[in-house]
Amino acid sequence: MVSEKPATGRRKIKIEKISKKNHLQVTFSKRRAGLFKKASELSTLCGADIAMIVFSPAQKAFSFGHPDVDSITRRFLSGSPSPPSSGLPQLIETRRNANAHDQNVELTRILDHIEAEKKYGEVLDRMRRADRSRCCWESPIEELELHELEQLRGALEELKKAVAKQVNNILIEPTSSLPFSAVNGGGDGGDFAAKLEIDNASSAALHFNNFGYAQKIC
Amino acid sequence: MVSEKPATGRRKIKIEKISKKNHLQVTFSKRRAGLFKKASELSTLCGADIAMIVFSPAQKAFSFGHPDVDSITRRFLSGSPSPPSSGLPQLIETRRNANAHDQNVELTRILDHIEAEKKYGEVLDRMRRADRSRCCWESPIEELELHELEQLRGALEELKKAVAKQVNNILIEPTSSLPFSAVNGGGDGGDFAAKLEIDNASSAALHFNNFGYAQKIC
DNA sequence: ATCCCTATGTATAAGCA
DNA sequence: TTGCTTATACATAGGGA
Repeated sequence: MVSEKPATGRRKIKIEKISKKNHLQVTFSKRRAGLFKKASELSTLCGADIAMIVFSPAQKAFSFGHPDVDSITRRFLSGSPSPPSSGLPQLIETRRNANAHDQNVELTRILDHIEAEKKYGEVLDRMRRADRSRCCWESPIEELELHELEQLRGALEELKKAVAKQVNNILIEPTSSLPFSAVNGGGDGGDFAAKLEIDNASSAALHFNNFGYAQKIC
Repeated sequence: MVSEKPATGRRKIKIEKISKKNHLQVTFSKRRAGLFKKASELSTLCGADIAMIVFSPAQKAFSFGHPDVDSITRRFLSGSPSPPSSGLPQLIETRRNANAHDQNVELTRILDHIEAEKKYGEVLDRMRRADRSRCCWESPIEELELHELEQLRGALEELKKAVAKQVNNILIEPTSSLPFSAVNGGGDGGDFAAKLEIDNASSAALHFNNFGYAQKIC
């Protein structure tokens, strides 16, 4: 028997150009993400600096750099002789996080966040509609129309999911008692990640608009 | 008994700088190899061009390019004028290919993340549209410290729950009241709110929509 | 393009050679 | 540093929404 594949799971593929354009794009996206993640992990784990430039099949360029492409490139250049274009504008400054470790952590977070960003774009869009004129969520919820509330809820769902994902990646480790603790405030992060279900409307006090910190930002 | 570990076999590790130098070195080697492999697969599968430069913790340089680092970097450079490298490591996306050959070849060229600009433009565009109204979520999540993230997560959790609940309430009671104003009086909420004060460093509002280049939009 | 899900294919953390 | 082995943690191909 040829034994059909009832499996919906992963299947082995041959490493050769994917013919189905459709498929190819999906694969590109997924793998690109995975690759990116791995790169950031490598830099975090080993403290290695990495610069990467990728051109998608559609010639769209993507780049990644830790700490940034420029510095890596420069260093690379200074190590070898033959810089035809050695004078690049470089406006890289030390970011607020002078701490390398923090940067690494941040990097990872950002990595995972890239997807969230997109999602967020949609969210923002929706939010704006439901928001009308006030700044953020300042306006009392009472003033929102029902459908607006629904949208808001949807937006929050997305938002939360996104954040959860990120946070989850950063502080999931239980018993965090490592050198990392310097930054990590505690270990309840993992717990949280698992419980990010929205429906648990228990007592949640919510005061969203005035978390106290939001206002000044506006 | 402390339930001994079946020991042999992969163990989960935390993504943070490896302390044991020994370990770090091994890990670096292995992961680097894996990274290149995946890169090559990606390039083969999707026909993408990739350039990559990696500095080992010992500052040893490794590079990989498909078809070669030079051409990629050049293309990258000519593609954009000046990088918006603000303070974040611009990790747009990454992908690595190796498929071919040189991996440990020291090359000379400038890698510029100008491409980030494109992405940046996109982001800006999107943000611009969704911006205007909501600004409190402005601070890039990338800038949040871990503990801030925890708070953020808490805030979101509450927020979401609250909204969900609210919507629920309204659905049941057409009489829109202002439950929220009072709800937040709870100890939980209060406490939470109080803790939400974040350092200026990262105006803790949540919001992640920019890869890091968007902070000044608001 | 992104999310979810499932069943696998793979990459790999430790150890030891 | 590179290989081999084991047992596992992760990544991801397909397919659907």
